[in-house]
Amino acid sequence: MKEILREIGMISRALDSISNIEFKELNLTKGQYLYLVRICEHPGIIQEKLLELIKVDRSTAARAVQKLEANGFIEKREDPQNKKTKKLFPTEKGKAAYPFIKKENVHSDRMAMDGFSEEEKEMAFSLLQRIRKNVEKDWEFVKKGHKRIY
Amino acid sequence: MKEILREIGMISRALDSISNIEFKELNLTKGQYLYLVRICEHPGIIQEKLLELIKVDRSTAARAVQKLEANGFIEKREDPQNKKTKKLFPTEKGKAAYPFIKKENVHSDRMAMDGFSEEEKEMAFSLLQRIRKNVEKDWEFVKKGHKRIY
DNA sequence: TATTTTTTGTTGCATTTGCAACAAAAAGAA
DNA sequence: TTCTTTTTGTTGCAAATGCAACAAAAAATA
Repeated sequence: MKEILREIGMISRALDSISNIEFKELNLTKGQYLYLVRICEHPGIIQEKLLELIKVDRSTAARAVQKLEANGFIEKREDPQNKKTKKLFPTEKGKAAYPFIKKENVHSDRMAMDGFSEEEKEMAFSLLQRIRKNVEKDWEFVKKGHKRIY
Repeated sequence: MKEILREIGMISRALDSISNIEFKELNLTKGQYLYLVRICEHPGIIQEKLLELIKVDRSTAARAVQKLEANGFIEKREDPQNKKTKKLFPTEKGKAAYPFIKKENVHSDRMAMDGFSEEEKEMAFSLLQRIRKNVEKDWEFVKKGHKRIY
């Protein structure tokens, strides 16, 4: 069995570590860039959907969003249709941070696939997307308190 | 540009979250399984090499190893050749935990690549290995305090 | 040899993380 | 409608995480 998990874990921790160092320049603390980009790309998204995009605990997302709001990167807007949820939008400050984050991410993607042909890049993306879809099923299952059998 | 980073981040967080929940059964707290498997597979490894395998901060590794030792999963042995480093070995308890961790990891690898042909599995592994090698260069560069240009 | 640099490891501090337990609104069922 | 379940969000812990600053041994250089 090919141990792809380990490779993925290593890549993810390394990349995340790099990003966190680089985004200190924007006064974004650990992990916050993850939330901010998604809110910029999905203006009006609610917290629950956001956490599903990122794959993080509900409480973690709640606090990351709180902090992003406190620091003026995003704002929560009431939904007249729904008293429970709040829609999340980037502020001007948040929007201003977006291009830098995006540029960094694009650079990292390029660097990560350095030496890849176009076909290999396509292949990598498509395989990873399939892996992600497989994994998110189990994630939701386990997060809901169910037990995997193996 | 294909956004493989995001896919990798999602997969990694989801999988890590699943593992942390499942390994509570072994009395392993968050992240500890990462260290324990590597020590089992590389008996005598020193902390610095361990952290490079995992891609985690030096201080994080120090404390994870301390805790693993305190809980009796591993032991540190002096190296007569070297007064600075200590070699890490699994205890009987650590060795006993290994098969369960391994089994869980194999299951997750299988699940992640569900629907993949043998060729696709090989391809995924090989592409990920190449990505990991690319990424670890930048990680070491940035961790040493250098600045990436983009 | 002596001196400088690199490697390896530790701790203080501030922060993030996530499980649990809870609350309240929304959605679904009776 | 009323009752039940699901969805969404929050907070109190306890723990992990990582940067910074430090220390000491080892390795490299003069």
